[in-house]
Amino acid sequence: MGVAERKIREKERKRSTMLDAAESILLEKGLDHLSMEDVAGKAEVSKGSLYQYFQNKNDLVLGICYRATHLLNESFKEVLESNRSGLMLVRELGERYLNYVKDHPQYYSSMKFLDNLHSSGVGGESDYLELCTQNRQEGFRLMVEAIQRGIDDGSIKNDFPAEQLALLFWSTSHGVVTISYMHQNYEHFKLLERIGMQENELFNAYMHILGCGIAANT
Amino acid sequence: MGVAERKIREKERKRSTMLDAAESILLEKGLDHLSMEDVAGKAEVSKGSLYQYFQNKNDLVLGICYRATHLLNESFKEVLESNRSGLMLVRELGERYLNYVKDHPQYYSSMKFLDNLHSSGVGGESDYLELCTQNRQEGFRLMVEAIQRGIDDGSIKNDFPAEQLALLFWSTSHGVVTISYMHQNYEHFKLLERIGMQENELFNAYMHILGCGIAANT
DNA sequence: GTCATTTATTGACTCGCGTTCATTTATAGG
DNA sequence: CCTATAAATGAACGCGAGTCAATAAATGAC
Repeated sequence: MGVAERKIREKERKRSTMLDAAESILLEKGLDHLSMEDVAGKAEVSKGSLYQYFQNKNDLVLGICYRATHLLNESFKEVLESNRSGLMLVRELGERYLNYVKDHPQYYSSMKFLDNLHSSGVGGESDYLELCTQNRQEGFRLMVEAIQRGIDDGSIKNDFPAEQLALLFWSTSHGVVTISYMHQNYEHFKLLERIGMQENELFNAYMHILGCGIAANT
Repeated sequence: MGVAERKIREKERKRSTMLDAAESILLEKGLDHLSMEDVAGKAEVSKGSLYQYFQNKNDLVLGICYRATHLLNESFKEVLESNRSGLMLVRELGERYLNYVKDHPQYYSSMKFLDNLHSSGVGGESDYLELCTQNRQEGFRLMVEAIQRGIDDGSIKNDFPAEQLALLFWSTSHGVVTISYMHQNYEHFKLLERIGMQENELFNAYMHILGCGIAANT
């Protein structure tokens, strides 16, 4: 009988509705002003119902983060389907990351939330935590793969193992993307304006410098 | 009469005591578990008294952040007193930044707090906000100066204006430092271990790559 | 269709914490 | 001393996360 399965599907659908609501509030109000009551209201359920689908507020936000990391990984996978040089793939990954943050600021802030969680012992019990971490690891693996391909095809020099270069690329692009995010979403952050720099200039300069550092001399 | 001045000194001393208390709690419990009651307790005053010296919790944390940014700037200024090549100064700034985060994680988390504040409209009224922002701008200027010196003395190539390179250096080192911070302070963040990388290796690789990108060809 | 049982939903309640304020206490000047 | 001003206090408030006993809905047996 398909009753049990239908129930599971139904439950998943409701959970998804709640995540949609949470996402839209995250987008318009930001993490600080995301309240469970607002989410319940927007999802047209009671506050108590939320807690049937999510263990707590962290779990809810990590539910969004799960979507976020998954989407980013899908985008990265698309890049790796191309057969361009590894160096070009790396550049494309960076570009995707930047655009991703621009297009989905609510996803980016949920990922920041994940980063901050690892501190306070644990995230106060959330099943999504492990899933998010796995997704992040997969994202990292995709970066490693791009770089490894670059080393193999000779477009990236092999001064460092692929994993180390990937971590470096991860860290630095994280920093650049953060600045870019602040520029776009924080009213009072006008550093780029002050030095008369366009946003894509920042990215291009980053890629230029990085390129000088990792590209094989041809 | 020196009564008025003594009162001002006295007030500043108390404020400082409260900040000390807040700092130590921030260090041992982290931002999430920093409560005004705890701070009041540790500073041996009532909760209400805190609000005579700080406008609200944000203001208190930004008070710490003011110390944090000031200390970092002092460290940077020390570097600039040397007359080594600009490129070496930049490297030294990066190293200082990294060690700073290692030695004063509570300061670093207060700076993260400042970064996150700029979102929610404003930081909910805090006189320290402006001061912190000014300090950050001064820190940036110090980076610009190091790079400009490098361009002038020929150790850094002049593909980009100093401000743009500084922003790039700022962003990327921010990213690297963040990873480093997570590695040290977050129990479950074991990315470095997983790929068998030492922390100083990450920094050295960063500087190597960056060096290739910005050093003048000699 | 009816009923018993399991499952889902609800909103009033608790609780912690940031913030306020009327009251009390300390200090300064005359 | 006495009055006026400033500082300190902790009870009280509001808001939002999380809980739970009561209620409603769905399911399966007959």
